[in-house]
Amino acid sequence: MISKKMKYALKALIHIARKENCFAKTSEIAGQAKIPRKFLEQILLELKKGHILNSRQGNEGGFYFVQKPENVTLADVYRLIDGPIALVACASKKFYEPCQDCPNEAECSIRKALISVRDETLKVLESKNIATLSENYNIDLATWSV
Amino acid sequence: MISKKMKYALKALIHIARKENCFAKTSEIAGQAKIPRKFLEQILLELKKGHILNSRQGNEGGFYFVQKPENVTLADVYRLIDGPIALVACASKKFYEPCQDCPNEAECSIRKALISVRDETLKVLESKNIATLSENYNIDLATWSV
DNA sequence: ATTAATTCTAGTAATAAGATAGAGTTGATA
DNA sequence: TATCAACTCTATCTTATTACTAGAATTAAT
Repeated sequence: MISKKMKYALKALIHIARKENCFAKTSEIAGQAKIPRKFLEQILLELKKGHILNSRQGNEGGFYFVQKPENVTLADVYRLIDGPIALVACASKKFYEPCQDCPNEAECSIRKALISVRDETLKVLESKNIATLSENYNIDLATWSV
Repeated sequence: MISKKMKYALKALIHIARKENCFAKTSEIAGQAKIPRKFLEQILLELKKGHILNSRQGNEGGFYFVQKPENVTLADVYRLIDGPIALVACASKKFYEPCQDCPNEAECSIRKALISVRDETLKVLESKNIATLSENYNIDLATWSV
C-alpha cells in the first residue's frame, strides 16, 4: 500500500505538470489539493533532492519540473518516496541487500517468485508517467483522494 | 515490503509442510526456524483462524494443514498476514474501499494503473504455493532469512 | 527595506510492527 | 485421576515508522 506521502507527491506533481511555464507555490498546491502545507514543503524538497523538481527561492519563487513530466515515471516517484518496489530487499534492483545468513540466494524459490512480482510491477509502473497521468486525469485534484 | 510476521509465517508453513502426517509443535518450529516463540504462537493462531492450519491441543498436540499445502498460495498467506495486495484500497479485490470524495473512480488513471499492478502481482503470487516452495527449497530453515 | 517565497532542522503525535507475559484450557498418559 | 506439555486467549509493552507541526534562516523580486 502506498503512503499518504506518495499520494500527496502525486497530487502535487500533477498540479505542477498542469501549470506549464510558471512556478508553482507550495501554499497554492496545498490549498487546491488539500495537503497539509508544512508536510507538503518537505515532500517538494524531497522531489527536488530526487532531481524531479527544481525551485526558485524568494518572492515569486516556486517549484517546477527539471525533467519533462513525461520522463518521470510512477516507478521513479515510488522509489523516491516509498522506497523499494520489490517485496524483499534481496529481490530489489535499486535497494538490493542480501538476506542475513542466506546460504544460497541464487536457488531461493521465494526470491525467484518475488523477482517475478517485481518485474511485472515495474513493467506497469515504468509505463506510466506524470504527463499521461495529468492528461488523462479529468478529476479535480481537490476532491481526489487515493 | 513484506513484514517479518509474513516471513515467519512462510518459514513456519514450510516447516509444517515438510513434516507430513504428524503434529508440529510451536516450540520445535520456533527453535529450528529461529522465530520468537510467543510471537510465533500468535502467527500460528492467525493461520488457524484463516483456515490454513488446524491444531490439536494437549500433550502431543500441535499444528497441521487443513488444506493441502499445494492449495495454499503465496497470495493466500499474504492477504491473511499482510493484508491487501493492491497498492491502493480502491484497486483491491478482497479489501476494496472507495476513495473518500473520489468523483469518478471508473476514469481514474492512477487506479487503472494500480489495478494492472495488482493483476500482474496476483498472477505470480497465486501461481506459487507452499508445496512447491518447500520442495524447491533446499535451504535450511534455520539459516534462511528473507 | 520589505515582503513572500523556499530551506533546514528539530520536534511531536498517532499508528503500526514486533515482541513478551501470564493465566486458562485441553487431552494424552502414567 | 493427577500431571504435564501442548495450544488458547487477551493484555501489555517496546520500538519504529508515518504523519504532521514549528520556527528560524535564507533568498530574491519589488
